[in-house]
Amino acid sequence: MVTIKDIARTLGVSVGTVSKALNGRDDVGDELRARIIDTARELRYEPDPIARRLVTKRSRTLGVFMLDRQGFGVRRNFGWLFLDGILRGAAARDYDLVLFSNTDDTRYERSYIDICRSRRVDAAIIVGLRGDDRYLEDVLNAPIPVALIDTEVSGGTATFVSSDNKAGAALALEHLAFLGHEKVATLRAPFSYPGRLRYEAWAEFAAARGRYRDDYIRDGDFTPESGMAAAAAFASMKDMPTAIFAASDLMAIGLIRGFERLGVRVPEDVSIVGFDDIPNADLVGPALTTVAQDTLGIGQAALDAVLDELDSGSRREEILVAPRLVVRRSCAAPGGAPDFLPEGSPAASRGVRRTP
Amino acid sequence: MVTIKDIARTLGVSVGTVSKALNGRDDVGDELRARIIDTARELRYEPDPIARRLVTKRSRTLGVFMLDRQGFGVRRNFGWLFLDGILRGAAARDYDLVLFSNTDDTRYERSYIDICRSRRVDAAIIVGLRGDDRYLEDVLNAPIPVALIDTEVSGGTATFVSSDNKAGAALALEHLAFLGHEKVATLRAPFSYPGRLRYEAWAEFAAARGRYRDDYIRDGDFTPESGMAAAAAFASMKDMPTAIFAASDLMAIGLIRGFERLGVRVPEDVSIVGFDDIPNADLVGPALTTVAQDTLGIGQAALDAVLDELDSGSRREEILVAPRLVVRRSCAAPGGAPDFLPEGSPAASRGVRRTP
DNA sequence: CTCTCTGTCGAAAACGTTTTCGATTCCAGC
DNA sequence: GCTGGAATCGAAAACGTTTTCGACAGAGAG
Repeated sequence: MVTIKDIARTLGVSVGTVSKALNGRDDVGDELRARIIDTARELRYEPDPIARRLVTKRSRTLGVFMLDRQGFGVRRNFGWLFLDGILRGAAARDYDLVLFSNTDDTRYERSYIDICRSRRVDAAIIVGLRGDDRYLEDVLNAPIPVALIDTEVSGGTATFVSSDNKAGAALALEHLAFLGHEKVATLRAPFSYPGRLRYEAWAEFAAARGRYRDDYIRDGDFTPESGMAAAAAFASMKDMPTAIFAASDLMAIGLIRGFERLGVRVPEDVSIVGFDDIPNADLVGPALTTVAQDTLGIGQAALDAVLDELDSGSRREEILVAPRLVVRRSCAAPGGAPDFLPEGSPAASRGVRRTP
Repeated sequence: MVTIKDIARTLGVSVGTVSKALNGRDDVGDELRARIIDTARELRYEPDPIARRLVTKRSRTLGVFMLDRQGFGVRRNFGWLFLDGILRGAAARDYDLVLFSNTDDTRYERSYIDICRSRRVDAAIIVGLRGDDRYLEDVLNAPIPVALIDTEVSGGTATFVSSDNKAGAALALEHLAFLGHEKVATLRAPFSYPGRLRYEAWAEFAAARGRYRDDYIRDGDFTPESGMAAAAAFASMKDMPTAIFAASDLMAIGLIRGFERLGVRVPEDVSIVGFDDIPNADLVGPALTTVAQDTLGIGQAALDAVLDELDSGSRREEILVAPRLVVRRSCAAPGGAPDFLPEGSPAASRGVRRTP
């Protein structure tokens, strides 16, 4: 390992000067600086990040916590996809990422912030923090910049980044309206914060059109099973809706499976639109039309938030990133052909994407 | 931040003694050691990992590279699952994980091993390395322990860890045989190494039963589209197989979608079994029966491999971890009811798992 | 010519550990 | 009483940087 001393020795200068030259300080002569840079390159010198951290007290690393909600967020959902966005952002700004997870109990007898402290990370991004987490207090009062992704809590000094749930739901509802649906129901998940927002969008949309009906509301818990149950409930109605907006893909797929079992066809008899765009949502029965969370954008936004706070000290309360409607095959005009998709959909102007 | 000096000062001893006491050296008195440990706890002292690394030259961190094969491994959310296993193993052995990805081009103008060197990580785990990677040479001659996951290359000093593909395929084929299938075809992916192994298992199985037929072999490329094409080809045969073993879930789902379009029912008319157990494979049309890769086990095995090599210097060429058959609804007895699953399946004795 | 200022460089401390080596004490054994 | 060794502790170097401060030269101003 070639150190700064080696290049100091070969040039007959002091290590301090080498350090200053390499770091672009202005108190070193142009000619000498050039020679230092040359031999540094020649010797294939790379500064030791460890030694640098020891003196600068900044580690240029940030901790990422992937919190496992008993397999809910991580295994089938897209928790990992956020990581992709974080990763790209970190690479672009030359930060390192150290990864933690709370699946192992022995290690997480300590608060996440405590772990950050002991690992000397500059900032933290936590994905999947729940409102009843036992370390919630610590997180909200953290002495370092913290960004929260895919979480249901609010308040405190952390910055929250999530999809713009109401705008996303509006995208889906506008698409259904454009297809000609008047009787659109919702399968909501009112126990969660994003679930409530998505429902509110539905309620406002329905009310604005004079189409609000209490019996077009069913409650689920984000599981496919609750979707199947809701399908049975909807199918037994005398005035069945022609379209259903589900608060999550998992429930939307549950609806599809439920209707399938009951012999009602999707999308011929009823259109279904989900929310999330979980992995392989394009492969389930009729490929799912859904509003896709911009997981990459969310991850990058979270990273930028903590790093900006680190640099400038300016903290942002909340960051909403726009989702995108991706139309596939689970929605059609009421009674129309499944492939019908008129040009000029209002959703199209906002970045609709069509995939096979 | 309370340092080792604080402890030394409050106790009136030297820092060296404190360090030795805390690290369990034997040249410090029992009574003094007890007092040191007490005040360390009292002062909430935590050793600074940065300073420690500087002197010990071991960072207790390892680099993980998630290589993106243009969205193939990563976006479908398979690669990330390995990370979960790696994470748990690292937590158990008190190592930190720094994460890299090659999605950002600017950062990866350098070899992965070069990055490890500059980041001073002790070992590396690379998931998704391709045989035509431009840094392949560097990886195979790396001066640090390296484990390769989900890769198609071999040779060199790295240790390869993957599913036992032949055993897994055998699991699926035995299950089909037990259900009563005599005419089982395969949709293979011969361009990839695991694909070839899975095919070989089919060929051996078929040959052993005198059921080998060239026209029961179709080739795909791991995409759902190739599965749909194969479905059309199989459906047009005069002597159509009653079961198909697909070399991947994506192709298996493609088969299902293709048959669905042609009006042949799964599993009533043809049984289909896949390989991988990708996320949400239980939600596609008929829930997919498949052989599940033990992603957790693979990740942990990779981690143990590099860490053991670090500790003892003993390297392992290859590690095969056993997959598991998970039976759902895409397989049935030929002409039988979809829910038929006889007791005492031979696969059951090897850890078959049944999920709704 | 002297004084001050600017530009350029080196010396040294500092960051928080670990580890080596030597010093000191104490006690057993002769 | 002296020697030898074991037990216990401290001093100091070392790891590879960054940063502060002072030294020195030269130049420009008075």
